[in-house]
Amino acid sequence: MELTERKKKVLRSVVDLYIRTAEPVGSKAIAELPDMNYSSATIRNEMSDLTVMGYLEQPHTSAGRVPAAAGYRLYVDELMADYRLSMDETQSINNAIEEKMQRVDKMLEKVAKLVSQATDLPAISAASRYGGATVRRFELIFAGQGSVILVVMLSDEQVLNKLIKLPVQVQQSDLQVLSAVLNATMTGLSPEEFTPELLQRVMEAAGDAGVLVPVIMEFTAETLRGHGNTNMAVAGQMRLLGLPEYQDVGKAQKVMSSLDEEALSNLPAIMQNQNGTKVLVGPENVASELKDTSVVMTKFDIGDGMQGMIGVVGPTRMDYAKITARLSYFAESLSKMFAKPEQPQLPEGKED
Amino acid sequence: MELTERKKKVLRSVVDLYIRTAEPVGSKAIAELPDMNYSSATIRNEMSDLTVMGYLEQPHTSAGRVPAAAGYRLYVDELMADYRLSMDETQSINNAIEEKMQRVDKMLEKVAKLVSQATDLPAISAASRYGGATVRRFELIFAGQGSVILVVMLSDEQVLNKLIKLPVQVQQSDLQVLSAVLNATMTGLSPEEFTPELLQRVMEAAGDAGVLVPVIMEFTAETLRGHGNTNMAVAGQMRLLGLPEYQDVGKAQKVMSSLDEEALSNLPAIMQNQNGTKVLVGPENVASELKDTSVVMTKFDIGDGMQGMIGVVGPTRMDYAKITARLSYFAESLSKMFAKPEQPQLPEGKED
DNA sequence: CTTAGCACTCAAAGTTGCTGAGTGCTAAAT
DNA sequence: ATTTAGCACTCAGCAACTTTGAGTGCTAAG
Repeated sequence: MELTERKKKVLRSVVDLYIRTAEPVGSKAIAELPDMNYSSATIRNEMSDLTVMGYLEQPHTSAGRVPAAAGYRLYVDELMADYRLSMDETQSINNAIEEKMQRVDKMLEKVAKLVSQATDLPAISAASRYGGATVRRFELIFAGQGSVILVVMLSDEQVLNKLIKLPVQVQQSDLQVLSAVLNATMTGLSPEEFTPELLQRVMEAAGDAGVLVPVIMEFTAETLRGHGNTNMAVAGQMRLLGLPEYQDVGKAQKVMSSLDEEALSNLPAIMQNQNGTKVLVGPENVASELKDTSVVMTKFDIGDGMQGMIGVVGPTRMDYAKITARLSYFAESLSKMFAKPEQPQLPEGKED
Repeated sequence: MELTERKKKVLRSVVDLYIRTAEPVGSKAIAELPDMNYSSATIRNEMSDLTVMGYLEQPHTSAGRVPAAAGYRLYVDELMADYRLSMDETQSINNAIEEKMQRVDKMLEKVAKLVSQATDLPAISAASRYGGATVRRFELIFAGQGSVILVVMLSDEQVLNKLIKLPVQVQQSDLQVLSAVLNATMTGLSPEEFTPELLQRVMEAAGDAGVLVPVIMEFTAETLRGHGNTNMAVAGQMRLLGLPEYQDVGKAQKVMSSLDEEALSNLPAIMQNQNGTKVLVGPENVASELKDTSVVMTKFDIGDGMQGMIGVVGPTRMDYAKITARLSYFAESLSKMFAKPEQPQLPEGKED
């Protein structure tokens, strides 16, 4: 059977209406739409065809049609109308973003919350680093009675530190020697290169302050490894409860409990090699608990060797046009913000 | 009317049973309890009295009794039996806690999750600092092409850093002068003492590196202020959905949406001057959205000038004995863990 | 090819009556 | 003077039944 223009028009109308109402859509409702110049009987025939073709589904013998996954897919790919953000919407997104964001993890939490708020759906945000960082420079500061502060400067402009306490006294001069050795041997390495042999060599070269070496190496390796990882945040899971499809607490609970960082951790990975906005409709989702939900996600630029991603999880019936538009705008605004020269070093070495 | 021993016994039984079943409790059910040596009619009379006295409530003319807020209060204060933790329970709490906890905010998230898991209810955790920290020492590290790393060591053993980029070149020697000036004039001060006059004086004394002073001062003041604040985390809000009282999505949503950091921010404050475990029953809660829930909370010791707090939010019908026991044990174990010499510097200067 | 008309289906929303748990009161038993 | 058995009464919850109305598929006429 061929997918005529009229069939597409009917399908689009059905999806649009279903997105608005969450109720099965009947032929009469479609026939009464403003620019639908056919009678309900004709629509009925078309809907019947669309059902056979797999774009629509019938919950019961007699009670309207509902879009099937394939229907949503087609809708997202070619049928849906562009959604134009209103001034109000762009305004409120911009206002929300305009704050300073201090640390990556806090930033992600904030962004997830904002996206969730802007879409009234659960949202996730993630940041991952492409290419591992290496140490550019070590610095040791003598901090009195057996304490030493280790400062590590990474290749991506981040600075980290650690307070090390020792049972033994170390001389200021020993520290100078050690820091020279560290800078000579342990910079520019990936965490895999921190082998026991290296440890051995550095300790021998370091002399009296050698006791510090194992702690330093462990801290550094761990930090570098941590920096290769993806950081993510989820927010607004509870917004699902506002939707008619989750009035059944059992269902809501099942879906919501699978909306945590672990279950969604594959989403950022999917985005890695994608560009623009990606929509996963229902069963296209990996996790089986999410087979009745859709995900819309997009990338943004953080700079400093990091790639950001924001996404929204909602019922398959979500307003793809609107959500996609808002998400894209969000991503654009975030990229702009991070590109601003005033705060070039977002993931700055600050903490509390 | 007098609250006889028998009335107390009946009241306790009613609360116990209601906690278990979440269904209104009838006189017959009480009369059939193992060591209740009276007939249902007698119990009926007692229950009628307890209702008049405000300890019980009747949802409809004819359908069991339910504890009123005053009833829960009395139950918590004197009636409830001690709950003895099983080996399993202590074991699993200990296992959960035994990991290294790196940063305060991450630690709080983790603890909130663990408590929530251990009680199957939403949980909160918070850490606040008593007495503000001051700066013990400043250190400036030259980091090449117009970059300087500022390292600040606080009186509570924490170490923070910030990468500062400058449009102008600064000499290594200038940094030495500046750090001497900073250490001479800006240590041991509270954030309020960072006045414009001080800024003026330090900048004059600092010479060529004076351009750095405003940035340094702002960062320091902000950090110190941040350190006076309370940090908190909430987890497991969704667990409410498992409870019969929140099968109605509307209710669940209302309560859950008020379970965020903002709405609960007064709880840690309440604990400040309290000792041991504190229970807030229903209407005793401050937020009106929580008037049908109870809160159990307790303190624990973090060390390093910090006070921790964990709490659980649940229906007024929650199993106070069990929850209280688990929470106390949790707090005890956490205190012990933080007191362990192996990891004395928990909130260590590490970040990512 | 389109549409009006009609018989058919079925979920949702009443309607009714029953059941059972629970109460309060009274009068008998202890 | 308590305690308890007995009884009439109340009321939520459930199940069976009916009604309603939205929706369908098919057919025959436009």
